[in-house]
Amino acid sequence: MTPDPDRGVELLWRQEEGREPRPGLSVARIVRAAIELADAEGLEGLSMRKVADRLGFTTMSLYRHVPGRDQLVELMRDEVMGERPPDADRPSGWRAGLAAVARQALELRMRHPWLAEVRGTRHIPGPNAVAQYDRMLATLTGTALRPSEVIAVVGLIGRLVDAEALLIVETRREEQRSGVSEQEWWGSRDALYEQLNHYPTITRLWETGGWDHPEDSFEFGLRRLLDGIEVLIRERDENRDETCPECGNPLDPATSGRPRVYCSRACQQRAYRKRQKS
Amino acid sequence: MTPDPDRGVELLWRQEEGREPRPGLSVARIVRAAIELADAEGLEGLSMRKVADRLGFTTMSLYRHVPGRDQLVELMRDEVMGERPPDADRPSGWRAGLAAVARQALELRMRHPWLAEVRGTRHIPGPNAVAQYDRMLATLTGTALRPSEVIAVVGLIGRLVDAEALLIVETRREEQRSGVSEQEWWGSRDALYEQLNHYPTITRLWETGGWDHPEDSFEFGLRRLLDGIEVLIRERDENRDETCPECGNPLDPATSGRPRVYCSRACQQRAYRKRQKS
DNA sequence: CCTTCCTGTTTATGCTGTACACATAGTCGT
DNA sequence: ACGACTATGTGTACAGCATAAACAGGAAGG
Repeated sequence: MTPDPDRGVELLWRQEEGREPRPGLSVARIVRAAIELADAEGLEGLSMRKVADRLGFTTMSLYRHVPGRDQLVELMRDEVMGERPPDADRPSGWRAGLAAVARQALELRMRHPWLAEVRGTRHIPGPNAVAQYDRMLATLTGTALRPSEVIAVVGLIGRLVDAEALLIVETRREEQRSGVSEQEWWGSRDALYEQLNHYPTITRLWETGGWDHPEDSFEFGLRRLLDGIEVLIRERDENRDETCPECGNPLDPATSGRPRVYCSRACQQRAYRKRQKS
Repeated sequence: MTPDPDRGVELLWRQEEGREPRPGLSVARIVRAAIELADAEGLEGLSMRKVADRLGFTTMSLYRHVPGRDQLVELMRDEVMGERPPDADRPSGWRAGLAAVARQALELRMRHPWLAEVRGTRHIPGPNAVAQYDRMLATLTGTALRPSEVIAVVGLIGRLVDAEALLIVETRREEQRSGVSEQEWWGSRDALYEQLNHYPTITRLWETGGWDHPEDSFEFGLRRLLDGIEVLIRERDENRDETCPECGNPLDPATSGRPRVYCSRACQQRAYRKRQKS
């Protein structure tokens, strides 16, 4: 029933070992075909049957290489995360850096719309996902944020990107599926607008043109979020002295008055060992 | 193929007309049974068969009252949005107000986990959804935000709530489905951690205890977002004079120097009419 | 009384993921 | 060289899903 997670780790972190590709099926070939299919038809349109057909094999043959559909999606996920951007532009400063990785992540989801649709918890990260995660976390080193806050910020940005990407992707697909633009569609809902008239705030915002030139949802959200993060970073910067210089955790205020330098004996020892080395 | 949207409007905004409930099926009964089912088994576990079984009718009987599964979900959505909180606590100030509605929305998604899982675009809002939306928008009246910004902020908060709720809900369900807690599960991924050692930032954050006491994801995100919104509101407050007093849109800077009061003739007339009335 | 509509049923179609038994070919140990 | 074992692909089968289409009975209205 529940698939073996360790099998997942094995598959995701498998070494290709550069052996010449043998004929027949292989994990890599299956994943590639599945990505093509999902790019074209969305995650919902991805079925084991269609993948197999595309490769010229029977459905069940796939199960010799991949445990099941869910695991296949995990493999696809990590595969596309390996598509690196030119990498030339590594902006300096946490804010520019974070904004850059967020925009890159959004672009990736525009190239592979199904990526935003993947759901579920306990995703085992593959090498490419981890590298990406490490890069995101690295944008915040040098700030006075505590470790747990760095992690929370990166998670938050990730969730924003996913939410906005999903919005865009679903709208886009629905538009091309039905042939009706979003504007046209909502514009035809006369029966609905008749009801909306009775709601004061909506009516006022409507009359003052709030829906005439909407904000760019992603850029607006990103800016607000970065502003909010900046507030926290500034706050931490001001009391930088009150955090442990080794690990960034806050110092216990109970020790104030005494010469307090590190948050714990472990950190003190770590710092001592570092000093020894250099 | 594409369901008629106007039929959706009709269903969502139907008047019950207080007639005594006749025996047999009805939209309300179907929706109630479906909500119970989805509360217990999640959105994926919601099927027309199971709903019909629960009511003691055949599967196809449902289609006499509800166009299809998707529309049923829309009806369920609006139904639960009508569950109003005690309503006693209407905090003053945009920040407390926005935080309150965000937390209420999260709580609703804790009561009805499937609500966070609903996907898709072009959701026709029913009366309860619209009332909720109007309430959210209203928390920001009085600020100097432009109309389009008010809408963007409310959308952003909504997306944050959905993302965080989905995170919680999926984790919770997976934990009770598998009987393994999140901590236990990740703790057993030794094969994975061996790989993670090679990534510098992850390793450093790990060693400094970043994952030992994680932040509360929702509260952390909400605070950052509200801080970011506050930055924008302050900015708009400072140049309040440069926006149209009637609709809040920015004034055309080309008209500066001349006596510029409103952004357009329409707004000027609107304000004039208002002065006449009072 | 006959017709028409409303409501629920029956039957059937075409998808989906995947469990299981089988076939064939290649490899390894003796 | 030969039997056993393993890797790989196939065929069949099942349970579940949404829903289309034809049909049946009863209630209501002309």
